[in-house]
Amino acid sequence: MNTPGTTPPTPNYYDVMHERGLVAQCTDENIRQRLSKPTTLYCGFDPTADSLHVGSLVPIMGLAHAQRCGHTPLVLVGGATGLVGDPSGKTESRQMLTAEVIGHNVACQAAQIGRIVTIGTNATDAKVVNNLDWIAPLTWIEVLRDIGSKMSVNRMVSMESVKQRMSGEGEGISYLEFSYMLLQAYDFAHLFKTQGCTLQIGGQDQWGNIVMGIELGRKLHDADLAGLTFPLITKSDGGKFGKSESGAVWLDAQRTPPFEFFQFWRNVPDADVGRYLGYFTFLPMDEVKTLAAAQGNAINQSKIRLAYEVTKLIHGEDQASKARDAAAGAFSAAANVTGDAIPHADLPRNDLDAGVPVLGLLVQAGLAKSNGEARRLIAGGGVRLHETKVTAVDATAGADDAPDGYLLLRAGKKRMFRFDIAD
RNA sequence: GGGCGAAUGCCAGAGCGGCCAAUUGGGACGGGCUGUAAACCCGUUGGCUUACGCCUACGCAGGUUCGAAUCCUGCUUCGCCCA
Repeated sequence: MNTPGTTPPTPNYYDVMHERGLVAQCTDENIRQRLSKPTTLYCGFDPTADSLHVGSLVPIMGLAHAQRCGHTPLVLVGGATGLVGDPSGKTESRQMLTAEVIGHNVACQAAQIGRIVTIGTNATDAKVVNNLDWIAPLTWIEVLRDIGSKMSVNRMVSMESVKQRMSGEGEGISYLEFSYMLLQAYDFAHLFKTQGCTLQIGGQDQWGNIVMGIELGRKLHDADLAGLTFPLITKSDGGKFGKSESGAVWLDAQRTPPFEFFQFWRNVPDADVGRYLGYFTFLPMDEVKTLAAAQGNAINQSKIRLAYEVTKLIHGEDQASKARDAAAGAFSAAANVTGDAIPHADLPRNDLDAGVPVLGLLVQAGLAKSNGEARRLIAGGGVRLHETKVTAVDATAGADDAPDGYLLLRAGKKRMFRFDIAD
């Protein structure tokens, strides 16, 4: 409740992040004080694909919260670093991409981030910067003299990400990858000089790189820089966060349709609902706590809320509602699976009248990758036509199976595909 | 530049002339139990085929052999050690 005529005090960015469990580590003990005045901060994104996935949602939320607290976010797309590859936390080097592909990816990612973070020209609007712009023009000599002379190899070699690659029977590390942290450190120093940026946020795996940047900034520009990292997002069952039945969960509707996106969140383990609500939604924390406290069956309502909120954030309210309604219909006793959000395609009536092998339909629907896999699915009792289990591997679907003008094919409990009968 | 070693299915990692589409573990998928959870139990895990079977696969290219993932030669890539 705000008193009329007064603006509510803007919360401290650090408090917001901390409250939501989004802080893993911070380089500055007095971070709250530092954040008491408008600050320019940045976070880097790897342009390795033309879409971000749910894992990138954490840094995006990190920027969004900053913006809401009156700070100015910079979205750094790694046009240059993407050409190199990050050794951090990986046991082998990443595939190198061409400059054209990266340019395309950068544009796509910026658009996705723009849905959550306001990008523009006002004071707290985010700006997109591409490190290719300042790294590409550098000459070899400049790099060695201005940056190389300030970096200690001993220090670099002692970093955990590098140590891993240099010891044992591992993959080894190429000089190219080794140089990655140099480029990244330079980004921070450069953004300080050109944009007055004094804070870098990033995943926990970027801690070392961030610290490097802070040090380089001090040596190069006598800058007082700081870093803040997010925790690694985990799943309570030990699985990898961000995977669904059909692979990575992307923010792009082409790669991961809103319905599937919604289902991903709908299906998180009970134990993770509270954390995820804090991480991935803007719901006030007292509401998050209430939702997270639900016990037993009631927790499902919280999951639906989580799924709805995140889907709304990424795909908009309209899509979120559709996905929610479709899911409710598809999994309730009075099944209603006619919505657009349910994956579907047309099936010619003539084909159906002639009898269509279920095997082929499974493959066509993408529920199985090959006839063999489809066959195994049926043999394992995992396939249903509407609610009827398909028992024979060579079963066919006929007109009788589509009394209401559509054929619903289910694989397992959660995957389904609807064939609309077309004349 | 020299010496040594390694390359196997989604990953890790066995196999070292026929019994290998390839042990095992993880992951993934499916079933059961449930709440569209977790934990647990069970099953499946190269493609085509109703099936006999056929095809493709153990870094790449050749060779030896009745027969090779397994032996030989060259190539490529990577690792370790020495300079």
